[in-house]
Amino acid sequence: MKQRSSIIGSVEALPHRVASHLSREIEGGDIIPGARLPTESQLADKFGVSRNVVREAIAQLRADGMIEARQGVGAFVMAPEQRTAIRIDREALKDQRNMEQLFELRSILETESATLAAARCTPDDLDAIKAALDRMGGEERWEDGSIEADLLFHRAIARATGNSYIYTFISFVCEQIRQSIHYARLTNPLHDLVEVNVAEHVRIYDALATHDPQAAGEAMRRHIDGAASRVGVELTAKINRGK
Amino acid sequence: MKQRSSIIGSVEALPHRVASHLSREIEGGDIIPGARLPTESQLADKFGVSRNVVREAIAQLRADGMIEARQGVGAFVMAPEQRTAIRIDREALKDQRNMEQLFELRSILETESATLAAARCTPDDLDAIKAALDRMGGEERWEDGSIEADLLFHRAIARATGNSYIYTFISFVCEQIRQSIHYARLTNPLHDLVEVNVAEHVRIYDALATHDPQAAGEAMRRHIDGAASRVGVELTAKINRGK
DNA sequence: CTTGCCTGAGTTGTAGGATGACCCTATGAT
DNA sequence: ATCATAGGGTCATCCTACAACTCAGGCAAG
Repeated sequence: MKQRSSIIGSVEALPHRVASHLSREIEGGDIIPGARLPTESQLADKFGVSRNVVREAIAQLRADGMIEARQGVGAFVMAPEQRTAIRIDREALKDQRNMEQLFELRSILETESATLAAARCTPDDLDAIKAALDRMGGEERWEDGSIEADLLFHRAIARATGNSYIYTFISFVCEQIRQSIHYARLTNPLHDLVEVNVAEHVRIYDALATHDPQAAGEAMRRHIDGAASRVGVELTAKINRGK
Repeated sequence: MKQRSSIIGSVEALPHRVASHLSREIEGGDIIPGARLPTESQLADKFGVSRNVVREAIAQLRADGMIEARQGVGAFVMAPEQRTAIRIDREALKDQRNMEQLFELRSILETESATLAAARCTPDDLDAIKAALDRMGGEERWEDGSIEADLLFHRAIARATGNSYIYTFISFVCEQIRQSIHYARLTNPLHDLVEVNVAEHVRIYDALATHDPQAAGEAMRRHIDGAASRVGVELTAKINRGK
């Protein structure tokens, strides 16, 4: 293949690199919302790639709602508030401050999730939650599998709310946190003492089983806050809690 | 252009249609996680489009983390829980049940948002919130602009929490609801009585200005519940509220 | 038999060019 | 002044060709 000179980094596939580059330009404010992007041909020249690659990059950005393309006119960048998708940048999660914020959001969602689940969960839901709990306390203890079981536990509760959006959002947030921790462990092997506190989970389960919304919410809140501090995140300024 | 026979619907652009079709097949369980997709050529034949279109479709799905492609091997579908993005299908929001769930999620997020904002907001934050409030009560009343001002109001509060994820999630949820209402109004012109209740907003603002977290949270909760019922959504089973 | 290399088929990644569909504007006729 | 039309610019789609990569199977040396 003809060797082309590229102005961007390495490793990742070309469309992804172009998309990231454009994304950064937009996030950084180099291109203001409403403005038109250069034409596909111009971008292809600029990045030293084929127009096909540019189109795939734009396809990704468009899927995020970051860009809207109008045939015969051009591609325009959208205001960040009207994105049709939520994506969390993996890089951003390496920042401890972002982890704090993510845990705070998780605390909010999960607390209410437990509260709703306590009021609405069916016997089947309880079975699923119990199953995850058993996996956690079983032989998979301290293993990687226990983290999976932990995720399963929280997802099962979210499912029991009967609200698919709550389930989606919680799954998403938890997964981001999990991957972030996983990454941190790779770079710093000492980190694998993120033990799962089984007792806390049992307390949550008991509250759910007895259909006690308030107790479930409070147990969950304590659990999330504890989990946060266990990975080095302190949820500060917890007003309005324990009201 | 050569006329090709397509097995899929109409209107939207080809790559988006292909992506939606594949997405539905994956969500529906026709293709289990871990399995390999047909080759790009096969998909191109199947859908009656060029391989290029298939590639753009896959680029979208890959951006969502729904699919992972490995050069020389194939494309594989990922487990739904480890998506790197959240997207809400516009079609799904036409279902009233989904709107209920979305409003329930919004109620949770916004209530806590107001609570946190009351404790953390700076004078600058209050100014921004006040500005949105003024726009609402001003001449833009009953107009489309008042809805924009309403969004501005809620986003300003979310920003005052100092938590960028809370801001992102609330912006996202609000925008989904706004667009859904906008769409409903197009199909049913009688719907434009979604008046903005200024008094409720003032009450929220006052609570924020006096840094009263509990009052802010409660005012916001009432406001969201009221807004929900105004567009025909009843938030049922509101346990754990007013505790 | 085992090991290692090599080759070839299959698949995704990229390039580049051609054409259709669409939007906007300027030009010119009415 | 108004409207129809032509032209150029842009995205949408298609096509073909080739590069890069993976994997499995053949094959020869040990």
